[in-house]
Amino acid sequence: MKKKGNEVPTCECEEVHREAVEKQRGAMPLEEMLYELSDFFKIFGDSTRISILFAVDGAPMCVCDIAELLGMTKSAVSHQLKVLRQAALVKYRKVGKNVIYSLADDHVRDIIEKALEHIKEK
Amino acid sequence: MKKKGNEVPTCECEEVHREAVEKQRGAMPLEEMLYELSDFFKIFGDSTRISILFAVDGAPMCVCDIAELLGMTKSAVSHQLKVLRQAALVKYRKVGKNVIYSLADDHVRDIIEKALEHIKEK
DNA sequence: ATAACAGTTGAACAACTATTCAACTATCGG
DNA sequence: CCGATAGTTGAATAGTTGTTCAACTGTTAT
Repeated sequence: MKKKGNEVPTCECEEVHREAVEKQRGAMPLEEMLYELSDFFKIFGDSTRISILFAVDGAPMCVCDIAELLGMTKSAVSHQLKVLRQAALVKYRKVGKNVIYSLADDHVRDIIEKALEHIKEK
Repeated sequence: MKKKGNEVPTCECEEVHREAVEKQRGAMPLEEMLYELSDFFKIFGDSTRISILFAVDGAPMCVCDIAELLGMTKSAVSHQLKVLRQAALVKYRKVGKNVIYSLADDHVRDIIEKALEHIKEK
């Protein structure tokens, strides 16, 4: 979905199942929650960020280590770590000049696990 | 990640924790799988597609119904249904002129459930 | 056969996003 | 204080993606 303040184009078709549609309309989650959900998943939708999550899950690491491990610049890694921080998927602590990142909680592992199940079954 | 055939920029920093990095390098998933995972999550990373998943989870629906329910054009819905089909997240059957879409399996529900848990805890 | 409707599709456009580059802050060692 | 290193940040750029539009296929009913 592009914009949040879209005008609503109405479907010109004969509503084939009006009852079912109206019933389901009442059962739909709030728009707000749909955006939160998709924003959350968007974060996993990038292989760099997924890689970082696997990396810091294996062992807490500083930015430099992650960059070395993934073969990326510190800058690129730092930009993505910011996204992961803002989504509360990683946490960090400062140790001297280093910033050590680690996985924030176990939901992350669970979610990736489920996704792998789906992929394997295809 | 932008391109798949990236040249690998080397991190110029002193590897602060070389041992840990090398150990973790062996534990990292194949690059192929990282792409599959992120491609999979990319699909959930759009509020239109999440909406469609909720819609057809509530009740199997034709394209026209979904379009009406979400206030979108049939074309836009159809484009996104194609993405969901290709990811095996929805299945469909033809009934006369209509194409009835429904949820493909329960992983979808599980994954969204986990995501909601994470969101609520923030 | 033909009109009408359901759905799909490809091209084009606009909005978005990941990486790069350069400049910056902060910390450590001398 | 000064140089070197770790990390962050903003702007620019190149690539990606969602919606629109118009044209198309396929099915139903007259």
